[in-house]
Amino acid sequence: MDSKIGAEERIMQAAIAVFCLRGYDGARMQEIADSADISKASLHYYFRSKENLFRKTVRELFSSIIRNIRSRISEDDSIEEVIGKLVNGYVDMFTAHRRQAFYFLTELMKHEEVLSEIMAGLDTSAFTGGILERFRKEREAGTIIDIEPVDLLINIIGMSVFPIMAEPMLKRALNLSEAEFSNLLAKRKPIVINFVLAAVLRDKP
Amino acid sequence: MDSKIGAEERIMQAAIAVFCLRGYDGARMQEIADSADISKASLHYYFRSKENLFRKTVRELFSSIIRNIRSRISEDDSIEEVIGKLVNGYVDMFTAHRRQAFYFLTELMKHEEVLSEIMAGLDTSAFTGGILERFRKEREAGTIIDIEPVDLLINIIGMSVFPIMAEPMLKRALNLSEAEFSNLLAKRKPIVINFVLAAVLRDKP
DNA sequence: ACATGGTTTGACCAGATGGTATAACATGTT
DNA sequence: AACATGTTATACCATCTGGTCAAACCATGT
Repeated sequence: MDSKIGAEERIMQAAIAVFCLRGYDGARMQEIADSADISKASLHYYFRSKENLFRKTVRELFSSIIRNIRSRISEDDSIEEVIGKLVNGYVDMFTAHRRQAFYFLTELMKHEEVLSEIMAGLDTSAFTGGILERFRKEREAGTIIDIEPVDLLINIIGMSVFPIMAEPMLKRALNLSEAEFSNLLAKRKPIVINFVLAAVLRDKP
Repeated sequence: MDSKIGAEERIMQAAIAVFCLRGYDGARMQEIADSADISKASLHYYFRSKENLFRKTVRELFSSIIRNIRSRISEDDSIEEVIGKLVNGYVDMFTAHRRQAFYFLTELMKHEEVLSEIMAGLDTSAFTGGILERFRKEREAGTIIDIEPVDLLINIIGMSVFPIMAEPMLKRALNLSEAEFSNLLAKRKPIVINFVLAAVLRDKP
């Protein structure tokens, strides 16, 4: 651990790593302390309890992911570009933060109150609202098929994210080696984009 | 717990429930014992250790899910029917076994050796092989677009399964109530089917 | 009645774990 | 120097938890 940065931040980084790796129950305060090059007592000095540290950790992780997802989609983009950027954004983000994202879906299912608490303090519409609105307009204009915006968004995210999250299962179910599977993932972006476009566009080339 | 059935089976049911609810580390042998109306000592009498019980549990759960997924798709079905049955099958299965399926994706990520061990003793091709082969044929025949069978399968599963698994996150991100969200899920089957058909079919009506 | 073998359990243990008390250490202020 | 304040670490504690043990229980056969 980089001892130049402050202890508090070092602990946060260590805690995120350990929580993501072991889960809440599996995480040991001692391991977090060691990993932050600090004594367990100091750990409790900064963050009173494990639960408190957990909440702070989750909040930090979440907002960093949200910051990341806030897509660079502009009003001027064509619908093809919008869909392309969405797929690229979700795939990149979930690839980069795989363990952390996974951690969310799992640990926060057990501690739903924590999730609620955090989501409550966030402007959720900021990161879906714009896109849903755009889909609604395209649908009204007739450039895309008659599909509920929410369903379209879920389809896109599902196809983008699912294989990344389900990797350990899929790899074995499909009998693919590590290399074969990452090759498969690497090739998927354009495939998903074309799949979506083929499904939703009214006027095909 | 039903005390008519044998202790061993009662324990298995209790263990599955508790493991799914709390995760491996969060699960307490005492809770499993209580939930099976048996003493903790008896629990250890039947299953020597927590780890052993965990492995047996996972194996049982897995094979039951596999049994469920082994689809009723026949050679005679049209490609439309095949896709329809796939979506229906996956959605139904993951809806019914939501917690358990979730448990897999999470807990088995931490204990990959257990997953490997189990998958090794299973004929995985049985539940994907037939479908992949079918997709390959349709692709060659030109009835569907030029897409890798594996990618098509992943797309279908992703769209079907993702919203069910990501419910706690999605519900809040989209600002939907419990009722609104289950309504959304209930309506998705035909939407996904039509989406896939629109994307893959060469000759559209 | 007795023996036998599987089953069940209360009591217990060793180790781990979250958390704390206490004192030492550092740094700056008066 | 003396004091105040913030930080760090050693030693410790109460509790929990997986696991064990010896004794009791129960069914069946002889």
